[in-house]
Amino acid sequence: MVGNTRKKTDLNPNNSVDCVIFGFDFEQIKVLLIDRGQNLGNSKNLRALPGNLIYEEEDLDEAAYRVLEELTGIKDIYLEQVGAFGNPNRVNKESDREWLKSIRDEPNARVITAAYYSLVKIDDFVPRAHSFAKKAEWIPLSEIEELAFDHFEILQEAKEKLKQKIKIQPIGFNLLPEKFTLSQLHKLYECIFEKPLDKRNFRRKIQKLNILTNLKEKQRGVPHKPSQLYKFNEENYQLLTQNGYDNFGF
Amino acid sequence: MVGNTRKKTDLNPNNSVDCVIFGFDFEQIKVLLIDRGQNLGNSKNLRALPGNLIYEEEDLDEAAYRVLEELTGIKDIYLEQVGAFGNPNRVNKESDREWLKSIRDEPNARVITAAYYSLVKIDDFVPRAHSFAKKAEWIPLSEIEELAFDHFEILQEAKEKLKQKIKIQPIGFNLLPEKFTLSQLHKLYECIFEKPLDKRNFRRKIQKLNILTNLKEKQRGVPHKPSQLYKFNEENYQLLTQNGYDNFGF
DNA sequence: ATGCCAAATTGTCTTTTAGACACTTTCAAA
DNA sequence: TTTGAAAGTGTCTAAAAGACAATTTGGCAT
Repeated sequence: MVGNTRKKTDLNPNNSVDCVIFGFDFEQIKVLLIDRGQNLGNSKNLRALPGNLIYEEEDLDEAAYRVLEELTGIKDIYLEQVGAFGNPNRVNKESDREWLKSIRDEPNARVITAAYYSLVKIDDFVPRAHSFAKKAEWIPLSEIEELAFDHFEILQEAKEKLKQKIKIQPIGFNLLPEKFTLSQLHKLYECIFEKPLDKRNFRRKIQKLNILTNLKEKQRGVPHKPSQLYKFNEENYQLLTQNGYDNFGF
Repeated sequence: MVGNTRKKTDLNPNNSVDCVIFGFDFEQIKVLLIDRGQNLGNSKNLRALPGNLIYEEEDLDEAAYRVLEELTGIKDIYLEQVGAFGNPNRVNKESDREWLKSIRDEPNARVITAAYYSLVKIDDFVPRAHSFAKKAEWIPLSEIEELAFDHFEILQEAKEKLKQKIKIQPIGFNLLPEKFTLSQLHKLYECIFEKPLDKRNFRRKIQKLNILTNLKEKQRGVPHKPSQLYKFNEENYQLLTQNGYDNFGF
């Protein structure tokens, strides 16, 4: 089924997907959030996770990929399910009810959502001429204190799942550009684990895994000793995991 | 809301919960499955995970606890979400369609299910006078090759989640009786990880965690050297996890 | 009573990994 | 040429993982 043959009436009014989109700007982890642009006198203008109802004939993963592509224009994105969230009271804020009235045919339907998180290279995101995307913004994880619906709870779960997952698979590379430095990788792990990691010990361990290829190329234009550039070595990673290796933790 | 005030029309026809109920008989891991008792000429009588539609006003976890209690009579069961499963083609077997026709008001509705796994002490399960429970059976994990709907896929995911979880939390105790031996615990870990673990190394590591209390009591009536009995020490476990300990893996 | 079987219990040595820790190098910009 | 800023690098110690085998203790059969 192709997107543009679908009608709004093919939407399943009771089930949605919501996506926590993580990005990394070499300083901190950020999340792509939707500014609903509400101007309600009494309540805050809370941001929301991008998400949407799913189509009747659509698989959950498919729906998540669709939402992500509609928003970011990126295909082949790293995606992982967080879980199902279906508290009947997940819509309990006035601003959420208002928002649903403006976008949904059945704003009062109980919605159960399948939450996903995805990892994107922050530079790949170019806002598209899509009604949502224009209002999408990267917000530092550390600054997010409240979100629409139960999205804050979903975000917490997504963070936890990411932490766990990166201990058994080096998925962090999805957050970095093709070429990156060890310091950038180091900083990324510190951000994900939310704790400092010893520089030398980190480098020793990550190098030992043999999943990095030194590109014999240096960073340029930095006002200090330039760093070596590396890329992720997919083949060695496959070899490593075939033997059931599962300790990428730090 | 109390169960018996609910009407069948309060059910959400599009969303269900399904539960992978794990048990351990000191020999192997078993799963509690429903025998749908179908007598179809051409297709196999596939077993299914216990599950049901959820009520409109019911939280997902609540629904899972309800299904578990209806089936096993056990409250306070260990429960963990596996995820949402919603492939539109998850009902693609003739036997599944027949079964739905016999139990559902809207047998053709697309259903998205929230899957859970739970860990129970196998002796706590006493089949109840419930339409489902009479046909519930413990089936060894190793013998399960095919299930109704997408339940086999759910089972695989549940196994994986269990393996991961037990590496960071000693949830295995939920599968053992109050009093157990180190050999039983050892066997349990071997069954979950599906690989042999060195006896001496296992005992050394688990003892070092300090979450076992030696009951100074011996196994009786066994035709060999009787084993010491232990119980899980909840307080020490709390102390341990407060410091962010997360390596119960083997 | 004796011997046998079956599983429980126990310790050491080696290798690997984790963790702590500080100085030198290299480039750009002033 | 000096300075600032981050890159890069090695060793020692402690802890954990992994391999490995003999002894103990009860029930049961003879």
